[in-house]
Amino acid sequence: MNKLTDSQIEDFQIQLLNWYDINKKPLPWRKTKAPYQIWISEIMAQQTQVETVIPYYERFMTKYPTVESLAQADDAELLKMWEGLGYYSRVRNLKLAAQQMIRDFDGQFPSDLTDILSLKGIGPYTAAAIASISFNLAEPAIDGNLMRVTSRLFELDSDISKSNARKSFDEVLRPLISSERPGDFNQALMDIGSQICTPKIARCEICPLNQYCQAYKEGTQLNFPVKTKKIKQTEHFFAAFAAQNSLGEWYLEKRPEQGLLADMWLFPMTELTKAEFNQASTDGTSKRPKISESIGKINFVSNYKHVFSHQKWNIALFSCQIEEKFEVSELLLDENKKWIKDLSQIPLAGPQVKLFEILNKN
DNA sequence: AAGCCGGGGTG
DNA sequence: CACCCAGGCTT
Repeated sequence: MNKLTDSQIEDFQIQLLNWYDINKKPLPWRKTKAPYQIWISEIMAQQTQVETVIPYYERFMTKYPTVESLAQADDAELLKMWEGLGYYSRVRNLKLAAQQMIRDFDGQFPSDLTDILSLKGIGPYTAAAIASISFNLAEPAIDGNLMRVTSRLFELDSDISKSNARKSFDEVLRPLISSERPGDFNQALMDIGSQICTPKIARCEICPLNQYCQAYKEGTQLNFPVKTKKIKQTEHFFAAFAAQNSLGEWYLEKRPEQGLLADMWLFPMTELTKAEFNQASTDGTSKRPKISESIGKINFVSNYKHVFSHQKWNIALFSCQIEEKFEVSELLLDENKKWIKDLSQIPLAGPQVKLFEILNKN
């Protein structure tokens, strides 16, 4: 938490703003405080790299220099101006907000925070950014950059993937923000976040705030910000082959000694493409594990989906009752491939337990 | 609270 | 390739 004294807060602001005055990025929208310009730049910069934004901003300002011109813009021309920027609802909302200003605010950009927030496409971050830069309101503009920097400064462990995290960051930043230069304060922290305090590297030696940084002191920079939101899973497709011989033994393979489910046992599986998997689960004509090729008729049983923290396995399960005429010795056997009867003695991979349950039900 | 929306940069 | 974004709207 922020336990800085008043004089420390004052010095914090001085260090930060002095650094900004020397090192700030020379961006076209930093030559003005006009709310219309700041607004357009902030909307463009949402989820978009600044370098990408610059040429779009210049062209947009030439074509739509005022609220009126934007409010009357041709939809197709407007969308064309946004082409390649992504998140195209942003530009639709720009026009709607401009029309709101014509209708509700006498064609002017509103200066009250609540009014700014009422505009289409403007949420808490953008409202605070415009309010602080254009109207000198001491509102912390809390975006991903500020959350990263602030979480490291104070080892603030609020989970930024939760929507209520904003509140705890606001509580820390509000007493800290410069009331004289709130816009520069916000932009300075953003620049530090993009140039110094980046997601995977913290260049603390050159950071003007390092004397105030708790994570720097503790060496925990990369533990912050805390984000629990699940990483997107990668999806995999397999054909699994369940073979049981006349002795009631199952044919299992041991996984590699490193990685996922290391050293655990599983039916032989081959990885399929999504298309092959879909084929397998409709008519059973799948690529199958090598072992299955020479031992007779096999049957498609069912599909099973297993979810790991970061992988999703789609398994098409096939079964085969080994005929007695096939000698066990014909199968490829070694330390990692065995016929096994006593399943209680070997570690079974998680998906394997489920596959046995499926077989028992059928 | 979670899903959705685009594209580019980075390690 | 996986992750990271100068977020906000919809459901």
